[in-house]
Amino acid sequence: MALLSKSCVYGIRAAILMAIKGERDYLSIKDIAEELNLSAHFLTKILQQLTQEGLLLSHRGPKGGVKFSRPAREIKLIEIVAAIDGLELFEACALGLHGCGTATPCPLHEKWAKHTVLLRTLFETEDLEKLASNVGDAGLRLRTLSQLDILEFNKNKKK
Amino acid sequence: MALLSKSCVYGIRAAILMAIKGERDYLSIKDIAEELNLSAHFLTKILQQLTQEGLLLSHRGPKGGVKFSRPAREIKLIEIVAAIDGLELFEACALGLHGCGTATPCPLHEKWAKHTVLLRTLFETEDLEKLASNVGDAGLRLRTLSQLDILEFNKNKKK
DNA sequence: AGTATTGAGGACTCTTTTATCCTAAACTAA
DNA sequence: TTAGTTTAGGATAAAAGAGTCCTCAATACT
Ligand code: SF4
Ligand code: SF4
Repeated sequence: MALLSKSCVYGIRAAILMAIKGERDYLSIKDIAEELNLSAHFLTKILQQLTQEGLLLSHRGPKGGVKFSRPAREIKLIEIVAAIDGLELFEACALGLHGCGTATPCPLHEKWAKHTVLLRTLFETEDLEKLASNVGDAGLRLRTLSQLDILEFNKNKKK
Repeated sequence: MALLSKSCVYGIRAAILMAIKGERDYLSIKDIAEELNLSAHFLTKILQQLTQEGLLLSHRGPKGGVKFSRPAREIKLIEIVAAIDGLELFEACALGLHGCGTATPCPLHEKWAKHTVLLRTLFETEDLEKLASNVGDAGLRLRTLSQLDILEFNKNKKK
């Protein structure tokens, strides 16, 4: 199982791209979707959730689009996750039992609890500006590599 | 999103219970399912996967059931996960991109990679015997608490 | 042999996630 | 005002996950 839902991953990718593109103007969702190679309709739905949570401002019509409601530096990764997938990931127990960690913790409890704290800290620490600058620095990518891209990469590797 | 699929969680719970019950005799899946409050049919399917992977031995007919093919001490949690959910969890990247960590790692790569190693180590370290003995020592539970159980617990807590 | 028990495995249903499509509403610009 | 653009949001479809049900094959016991 994936850690994050696809919606959440798409949302994060879009947010990072938005942080790269700059925070001043509204960016059209269609453009973002094209650049990320995603369905524009689907991405619209996802970003709507971020808008409803107050992370984004949206504007209709020409020159419309979405932009951050706060500086990218202040937006932590966990806020995107919380808006789309919720915080379950950081709160739920490994074995899916309820009422946990209170009276009768399960065998894994102690180690698991430490781990979720680490995970949460990771997501609470990373902000969009930092992630965006990493992408810039290292020429990193946000799009899925297509089969062709991978072939291309392997070819270059062999040289 | 949950870390592990429900099938996987059920498989782990069943495995821990089996380790508690003892490794000598075949245990009937129906009994295990009842004790864990799960659908017997569904659990049968799940344990079949463990049998096919060689983790369990199964035996049909009266006195039949399943038992570990090796001592519980030697069976690590990750083997159960690998048999049911696969190792994707420990190998996949946070942003769901393919061909990662090779030429063009994504923004999160470094921190994320460290984290998956930690997670994997946790699952590789814990064996069924240890988990089972933890349960025994502390009177822990493997069943989901029903609403009634939770009410009961809160009542006791108030006293 | 006959019968009851138990896992194997296929068919099917239900739910959630993922994705697509269409229309409405808000907006810009000419 | 009109035409075109862009988000909002509902309806629908496709795919995957979760769960149920039924039949078959293997086994033990009488
Ligand atoms: S006791 Fe801890 S590890 Fe166990 S189910 Fe509860 S929260 Fe999860
Ligand atoms: S570079 Fe690392 S974090 Fe990024 S998608 Fe690949 S494996 Fe995941």
